[in-house]
Amino acid sequence: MGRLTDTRDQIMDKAAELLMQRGFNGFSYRDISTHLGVKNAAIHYHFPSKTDLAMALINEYQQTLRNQTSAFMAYGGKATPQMEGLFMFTESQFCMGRCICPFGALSVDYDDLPPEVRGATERFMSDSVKWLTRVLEVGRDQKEFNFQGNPSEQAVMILATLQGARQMARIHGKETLDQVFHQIRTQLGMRTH
Amino acid sequence: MGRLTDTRDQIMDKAAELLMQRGFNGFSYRDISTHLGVKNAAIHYHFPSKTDLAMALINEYQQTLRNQTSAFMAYGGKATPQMEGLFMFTESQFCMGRCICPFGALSVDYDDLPPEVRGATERFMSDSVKWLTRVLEVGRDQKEFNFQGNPSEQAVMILATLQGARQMARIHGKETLDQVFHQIRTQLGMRTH
DNA sequence: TTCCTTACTTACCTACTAGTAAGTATAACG
DNA sequence: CGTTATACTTACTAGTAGGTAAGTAAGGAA
Repeated sequence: MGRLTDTRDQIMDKAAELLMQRGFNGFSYRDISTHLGVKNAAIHYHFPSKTDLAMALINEYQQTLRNQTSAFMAYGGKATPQMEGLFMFTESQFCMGRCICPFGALSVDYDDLPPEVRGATERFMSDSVKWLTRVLEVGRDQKEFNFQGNPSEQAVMILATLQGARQMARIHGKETLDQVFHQIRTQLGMRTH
Repeated sequence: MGRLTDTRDQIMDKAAELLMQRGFNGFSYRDISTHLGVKNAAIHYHFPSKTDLAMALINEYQQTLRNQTSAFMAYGGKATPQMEGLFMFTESQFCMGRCICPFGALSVDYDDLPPEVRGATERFMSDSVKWLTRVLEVGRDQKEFNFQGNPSEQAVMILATLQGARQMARIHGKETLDQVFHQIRTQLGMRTH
């Protein structure tokens, strides 16, 4: 037998990929089980219901976000690498299987999502907005950015833009993503080299 | 018997609503038929496959877009009402059942959409970008708008932003939408009264 | 009056969905 | 050595998905 969490991790990896590629209603336990070469019930062993799977995925995203941003949130630092990191992350996710934002995918099915999943989604979004707001505030204070309006509104807008852009890029290709990055940089007064 | 297209129209209305509320994989023929009080096969009579239904919906959107924008595209005019019209349309759609952009919904399921539907989606998006690019060009020329960068990149960005914002508004409420409208107006140098 | 078209219904099909109950091989624990 | 927990498999369920074939009631045209 493999280590404690080997299969479980593989399930989550594949589920994350499928969520981003086909949406929450667009994949089934069978898609995962056939890919891993196990039976359907093996998935149910690790994640009794699809809700449990969704919760595990969202919690993992939340953890990743915290790990990636905690240093900046605690001690501050240069804002530009934070922003460029977001662009790079977005781009790499898209290039790896034309993946859209998992929360974009979840928002489509939002109305028939169980309440706990909605709550977790809401919390993730709040954290994202808080982080980006801070990045924008710090960046403006340090003269790295130069934009008009409220940092928190600007943060909401940028996150919405990236979520939409990843979806549009599926239809119109990666250029869409590059155009949007370029335009955000322009609007923030970042060097576009 | 009703008129030629009465049931057909009702099917398309309900399908459009369901597409925007639950995504393309999130509703079934049964959802439509029970709502209309007809049998499942009646839907198949009008739209043999779900692909046919999707095509009909997209073609309808395309037609509506053309009707709404043809005058401006042909003769020009004030850009501000065009922009505000887009905001109002977005808002009214959201308020009517927390509807997200149908093309956002379709983009999630894009990978298992039949080629003809993908083509139609692509064409709709292109038309939207062309229209908004023109609005931005005209608006800048007429000093209604004042923004940096390329009008077509800015158009892509605004459409991506609105698509993302409609989805985020589902999770974080209508304020998200208002914040994004306000921020777009700010960035375009529009009067925010 | 007969025939054809329109707009359905009834009855069915296969495939797939999430989910469950019971059994089994393996490894670790005491 | 026996017990217990882990990590599954086998075999199943009820419900739903999109889709089809055949029948039918009503209206219009010849």
